[in-house]
Amino acid sequence: MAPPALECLLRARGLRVTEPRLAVLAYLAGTDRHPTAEEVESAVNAAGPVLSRASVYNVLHALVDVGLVTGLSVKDGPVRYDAHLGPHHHLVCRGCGRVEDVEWKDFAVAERGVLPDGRAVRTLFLTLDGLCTGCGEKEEGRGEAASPLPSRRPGDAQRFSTGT
Amino acid sequence: MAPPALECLLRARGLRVTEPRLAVLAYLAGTDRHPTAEEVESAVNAAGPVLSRASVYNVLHALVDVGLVTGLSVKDGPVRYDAHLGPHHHLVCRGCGRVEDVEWKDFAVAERGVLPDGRAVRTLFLTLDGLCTGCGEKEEGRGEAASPLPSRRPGDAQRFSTGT
DNA sequence: GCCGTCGTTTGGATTTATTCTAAATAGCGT
DNA sequence: ACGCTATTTAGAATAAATCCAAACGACGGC
Repeated sequence: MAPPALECLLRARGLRVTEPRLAVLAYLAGTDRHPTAEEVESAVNAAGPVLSRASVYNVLHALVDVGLVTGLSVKDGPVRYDAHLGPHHHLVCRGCGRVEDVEWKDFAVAERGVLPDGRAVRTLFLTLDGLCTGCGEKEEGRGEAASPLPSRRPGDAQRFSTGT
Repeated sequence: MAPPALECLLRARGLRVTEPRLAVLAYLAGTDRHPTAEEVESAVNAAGPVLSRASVYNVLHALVDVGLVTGLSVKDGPVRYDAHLGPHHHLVCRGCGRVEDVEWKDFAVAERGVLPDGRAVRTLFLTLDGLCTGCGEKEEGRGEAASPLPSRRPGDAQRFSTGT
């Protein structure tokens, strides 16, 4: 009975392994739909242990805190969650609102406004997670600086990606 | 009595000129603080005609619809508004939550993770506003396609920038 | 300059998303 | 197995934004 990979993931991040966490993580890992908290709740409850709403949020926050999941706030709707690891970005459909993953390399779209497959991009939004001029000075000279791009570390206070 | 520029802006976009709109637009144009709807409300009401909450939202929505203002949903907080025209992006301070404008050219940060002034960027989020694979097919061949980058046209349903 | 139309504003109630709280429960190291 | 502590739970509470129907006011026409 090999310990399912998800258990290891949780343990490796210092989280206790619990039913709710496994259920939520399994659901998120198995979809590319960028579900909202509500969708996570009903999906998980439909085929499982029945979690309270608060638990869904607790679990999602915990997972985001340790970097197993990212939260993205899209348009005017509720926050959506994404268990995809690795660098990628998002295309929000102007038509149906669906969120599509965009591979990192497609970043070059910035200079052209057209996706590799020819689809047009009307606008793009870039948001950086860093320190503003004021706060930057305070932290000056610490070991923290200049870690490269997409990564997240346990203990970060920031739970959600920032949006444009 | 030259008609203040803001009036013209509104008229040019097909909006009636009203007190509330002038007040909100004036406030937004005069700050780089990316205020929330609530901040707009109190700021405008402090020195002016006293708008109802609903009006603040109405006005903000109207302005966003015609492209005079953009809304950005940041982290887990409420939506913030920005009357800056022209292409730029945002840096959300991990320390104080302040939102700083980042010039378009600094986009090159993507490849390096460091701002021109040396500050590190921990993570960056890119969100595209376009059509997903499904919806893209439906609109195939229309005149709509491939308009270049940052622009917004009246009548767009999308009011808010999308967030990562 | 006055009028009518239709877009806009208003206050208050309402919905939606998320957080809080305190008590019950369950991991997991020993 | 035991105990310490993290986690879950239900429901109430808060925050943000929207909805509604009535009153108002901008502005084009006369």
